[in-house]
Amino acid sequence: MPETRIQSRNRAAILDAGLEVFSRYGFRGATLDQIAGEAGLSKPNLLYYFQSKEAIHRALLLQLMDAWLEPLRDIDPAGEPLDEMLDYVRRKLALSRDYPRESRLFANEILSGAPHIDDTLASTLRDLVDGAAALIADWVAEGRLAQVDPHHTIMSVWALTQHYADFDVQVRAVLDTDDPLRGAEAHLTKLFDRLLRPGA
Amino acid sequence: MPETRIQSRNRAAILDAGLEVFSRYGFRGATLDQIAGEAGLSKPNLLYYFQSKEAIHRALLLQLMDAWLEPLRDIDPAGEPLDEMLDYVRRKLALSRDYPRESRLFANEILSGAPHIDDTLASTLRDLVDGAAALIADWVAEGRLAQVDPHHTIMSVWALTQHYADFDVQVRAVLDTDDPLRGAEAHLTKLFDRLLRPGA
DNA sequence: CGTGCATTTTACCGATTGGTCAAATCATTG
DNA sequence: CAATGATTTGACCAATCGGTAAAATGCACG
Repeated sequence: MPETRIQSRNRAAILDAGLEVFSRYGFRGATLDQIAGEAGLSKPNLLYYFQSKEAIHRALLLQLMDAWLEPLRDIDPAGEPLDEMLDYVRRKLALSRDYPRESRLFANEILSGAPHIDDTLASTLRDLVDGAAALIADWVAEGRLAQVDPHHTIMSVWALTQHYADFDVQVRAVLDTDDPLRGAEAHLTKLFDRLLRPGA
Repeated sequence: MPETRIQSRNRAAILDAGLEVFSRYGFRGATLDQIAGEAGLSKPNLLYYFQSKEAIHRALLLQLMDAWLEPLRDIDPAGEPLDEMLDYVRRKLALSRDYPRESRLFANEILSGAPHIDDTLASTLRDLVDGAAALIADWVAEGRLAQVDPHHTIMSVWALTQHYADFDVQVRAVLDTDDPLRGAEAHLTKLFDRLLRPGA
């Protein structure tokens, strides 16, 4: 039995509402009533589509992790190292701009100790990062990137790009512009260019 | 009436327990029972020392903001620009190392939209940042620092240093070392040196 | 139109939430 | 030791939590 139009519409509404609420208050701080209200459904109706509060949260985390790691996968080993790295930074920043709620959802999960994605974190993510780190290490060894610690460099990209989504309130309070992400791209490009550009 | 020994001991225990719980689950996700249990007190006894859940949270945020902005205040306008900036980075990183719970508490507050510190964020913090940014702008104009956006540079320091505290779980999952902060200091020093060191 | 299934609602459950109150206990000082 | 104020406890409250059951409603299709 395929999914009916009404099913897919309501499921989507619930996931969107869940994303809104979970990303602001974390798993424990979010309530089903809040999510139901946001989705325009009654609470029992929510639970007709998802078995539990955790099921909604799990579905959100699952669809998140994939999209979140994609920019890392898209680094081309055959490309020009510096360009590849700067493109990676820009792709990651674009994610923060276009999916700030997903970014906050992830941040909340990590802040609370990542109780729902421990295994994924230790396996999938770890493998992907190690792969990218090895690639960077090669580029460094070949003198096509400046000397850096690959793992810390990758984490710097995450930290800097996610910051603009997760700390949006603070960023706006400090920056006094309605589009903080514009200046961010120029700044981060410059930062990573100077960090990674191989010496003459 | 001065504070008795038993009062200061219990208040301290409550604040410590509150810090532990609030920093993990945010304001809404934390419960008084959890905090009471962590503090080794009964819930009514908690409320004998603090009027409400919010009062505990407010006390924590208050004592946090001051310590948190101190490194920024300690930048010496008369010092050598690059050294001052790198020292600032190291001081901020030290805060993340020594007070990870405070860092997470702050992160949780910002993630949920900073409902409890909006005014402070818009005034105190803003003024301090603007002051430091002006100083950096001067140094850049004098050619004693490389060309950077001062505001974004300050936020980069925050993003990178806080990341090691707030995303500790992820950092450890990716790095596979029991002391991630050691490598972090070397990496961040290098990163900001290359970003800020004035060209020849 | 009516039958059968998908959907939604109403009413409710026990557990937990933040918080109160009065009684009991403790500690200090005269 | 007595007494007085500081501290702690147990019993309790209304509201809200995640979740359930069953009845009511909507909808598609013969």
